[in-house]
Amino acid sequence: MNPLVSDTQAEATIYAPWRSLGEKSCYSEDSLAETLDGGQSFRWQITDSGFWQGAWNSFVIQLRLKGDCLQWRAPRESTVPREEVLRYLAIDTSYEDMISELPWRSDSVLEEAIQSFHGLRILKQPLGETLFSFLLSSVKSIPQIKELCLLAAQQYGEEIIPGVHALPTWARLAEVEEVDLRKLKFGYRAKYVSATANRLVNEPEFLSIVEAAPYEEGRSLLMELPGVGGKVADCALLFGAGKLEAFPVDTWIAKALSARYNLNDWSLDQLATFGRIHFGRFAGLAQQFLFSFERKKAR
DNA sequence: CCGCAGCCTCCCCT
DNA sequence: AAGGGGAGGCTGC
Repeated sequence: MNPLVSDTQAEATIYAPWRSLGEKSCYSEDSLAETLDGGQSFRWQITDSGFWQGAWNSFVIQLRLKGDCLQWRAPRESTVPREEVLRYLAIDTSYEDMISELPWRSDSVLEEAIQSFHGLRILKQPLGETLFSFLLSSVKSIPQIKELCLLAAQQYGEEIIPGVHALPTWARLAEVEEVDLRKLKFGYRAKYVSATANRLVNEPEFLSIVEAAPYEEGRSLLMELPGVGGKVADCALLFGAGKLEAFPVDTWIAKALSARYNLNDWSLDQLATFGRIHFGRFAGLAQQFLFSFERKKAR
């Protein structure tokens, strides 16, 4: 039924044995789920056997939590370097040091959010893929964005292993007519994707320039792209370029800041600036805690 | 500089 | 049962 999910028997033969990614991942089932499937990435889901399965670039892996130990495995036929996995999951960075630098000691709202999602991390996804998925995100819920990504992958993405497709490259997307993207339920976002694809193909260095640039400069560059405003740019920079100071302000964060920090009638831009100043160098991580916490309370 | 409707489509609500 | 309102925004007026 679901193309990303294989049955239990097939899994055993297709996949290499489980390997550890480290005893001290700090993850709980909750914070792992929130990291993989809480709005940073739209490419993870639970298999029949209860593992997480996800894909980026041409990599497919599965993850599971065995006690405190995060484990991973990849299809036998594919080559997935361990370093790639560590980098994507941001396990190589000093997590506790970042937490320590957040102002939770003087901010009880943040403190409570961190406690309830300890282990939550910011992923380091490929920038191009991150930009693509957030171009589709406007006025869409997470399940809807996941479906759009899946449709695009199945239609225009390379098949990595049987049944699992990579997201389409920007080069491929540039070849696709806007009307065909609309057929994939993209709606008015089809125009953004087509126009952005054309620009990126004409300027092949664009995304690597963005990634190498300081935060503010990268943000301005991304916002030159059609369909990319402040929020989408910040999401791409935070989840796809390792710019941890980016502070995306969506409706959830706006609601949280307004209610909990008493910032009524502030514009989205003002809230983003407040977030970067108040939460500091790792504002984006604080944002993710607040975002997850706010959504949890709504459930 | 600010505020606002319109944009595709799906889903939930009455 | 048909129709309105809103959903992790951006653009142009």
